[in-house]
Amino acid sequence: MARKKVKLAYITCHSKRRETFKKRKNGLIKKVSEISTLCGIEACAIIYDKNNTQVEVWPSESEIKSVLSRFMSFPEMERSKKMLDQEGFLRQTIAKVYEQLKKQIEETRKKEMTNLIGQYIHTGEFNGYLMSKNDLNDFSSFIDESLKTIEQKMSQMAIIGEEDIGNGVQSMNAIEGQENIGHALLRLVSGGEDQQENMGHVAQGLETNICEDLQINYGQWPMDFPMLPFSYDSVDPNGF
Amino acid sequence: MARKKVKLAYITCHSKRRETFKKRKNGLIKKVSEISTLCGIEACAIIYDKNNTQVEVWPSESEIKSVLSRFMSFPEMERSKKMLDQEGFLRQTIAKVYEQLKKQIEETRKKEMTNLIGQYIHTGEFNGYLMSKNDLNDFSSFIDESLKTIEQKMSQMAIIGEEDIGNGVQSMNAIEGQENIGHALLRLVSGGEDQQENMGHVAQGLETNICEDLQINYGQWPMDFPMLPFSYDSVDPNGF
DNA sequence: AACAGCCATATTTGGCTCAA
DNA sequence: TTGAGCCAAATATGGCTGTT
Repeated sequence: MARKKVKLAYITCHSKRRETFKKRKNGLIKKVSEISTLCGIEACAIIYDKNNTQVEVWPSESEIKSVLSRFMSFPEMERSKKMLDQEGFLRQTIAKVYEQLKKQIEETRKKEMTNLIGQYIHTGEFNGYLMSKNDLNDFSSFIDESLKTIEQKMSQMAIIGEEDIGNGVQSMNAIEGQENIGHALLRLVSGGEDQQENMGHVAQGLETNICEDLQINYGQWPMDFPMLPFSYDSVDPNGF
Repeated sequence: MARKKVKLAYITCHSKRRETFKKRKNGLIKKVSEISTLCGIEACAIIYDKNNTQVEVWPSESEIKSVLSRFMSFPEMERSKKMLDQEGFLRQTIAKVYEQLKKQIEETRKKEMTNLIGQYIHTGEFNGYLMSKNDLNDFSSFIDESLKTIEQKMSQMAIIGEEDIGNGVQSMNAIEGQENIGHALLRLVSGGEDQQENMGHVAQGLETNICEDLQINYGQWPMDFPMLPFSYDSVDPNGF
């Protein structure tokens, strides 16, 4: 994996496949020996070459046999319970991608909101009528967070003091502008204690268009893909 | 392996060992699945946890069994011939390190020779009396090579022509200086056809001090460590 | 403790070149 | 064609932090 990002698919070109195989095989064996040493565990690797005429193993054959016999002697149930089989692996992958998707959507959402603020600054128009109840709700939270950040920055600047007023004033202006807008919108959108309730009535008149792009599948798991059917001890984000 | 370079040894701290184990286990499984996909081969991984109560495998148990049975069905001889066992692994490592050592020594040697030339330029003294027959022999080859380089550069410069005589002359001087010295030494050291023979008599009077630092083990393989006892198809430098 | 995530650094490894 | 070796991009993963 260098120069070009590798596509996880069968390498068609014979020579490249060969090359990759050799490099990765060695890397793999190294990794196996490392985890074995570092963690004081038994492990083995068995790798066939393309023609299935050779097989490479690590560490020694006798070691392998020992590892294997232990594995085979596990009660069937025990084994399958702890096993990370291909199906589980696939599910993990799906879950992973789904998580990324969610994150991406969230990201898009934030950018969208920033745009809204920018538009407001420029045109004085608040396009809230494009948003649903939930959108407005999230927007409110977003602004709350922005406000916190702004306040932090302001107090920092206050600490810095009067010395570099030149620069200070300039940035302060920009930030104050945002702050004012933030407050204005905040007042428009939220303002009570019970957010759910509050949102309900504040957004009432505005809720017409639902921002479909941002709603598709957001927060939903496809029902025909049950999430992580087994209870793995070691499912983790690195798991590809 | 990040922040700190990892020492390839059993991790004492329980929690860290655990952490490392999990991360690496996942990385390992990912690698196995990748090589399997990319190269269209069968491979499996079997990893025990520290307590040896669990075992994690990839891909599925049935796949593993298939891979294993194939492995076990190989004739014993075939297997061991193709196997990269722990001992072979170790030997590889040793051979590798030894190669590096040799290279390093060669490097030192060249630097030393360059120094000799530099000394001659400054003091007019040739410290050849510090060198053994072999040293002088190598020195001769070194100078031959240097001469070739110099001649190349000179003809290049000749091609470049009269335009930038300023720079040309400057570098030419330096190089010509070296060349002259090179020739002088060359005449001193070599000069006939049969190098071995020739070396013998030319160095005769000078051979007093053997440059031990540069001779230790140079070009010798420790006899109690037979080199690569098996004929592997895939021994390669990445092999850890 | 176990675990998710981040981040900076350590390692791995495609792609290329030179040499055998 | 194979193999060694270099190099920079792609990954892997210690060590930390925050959460549950």
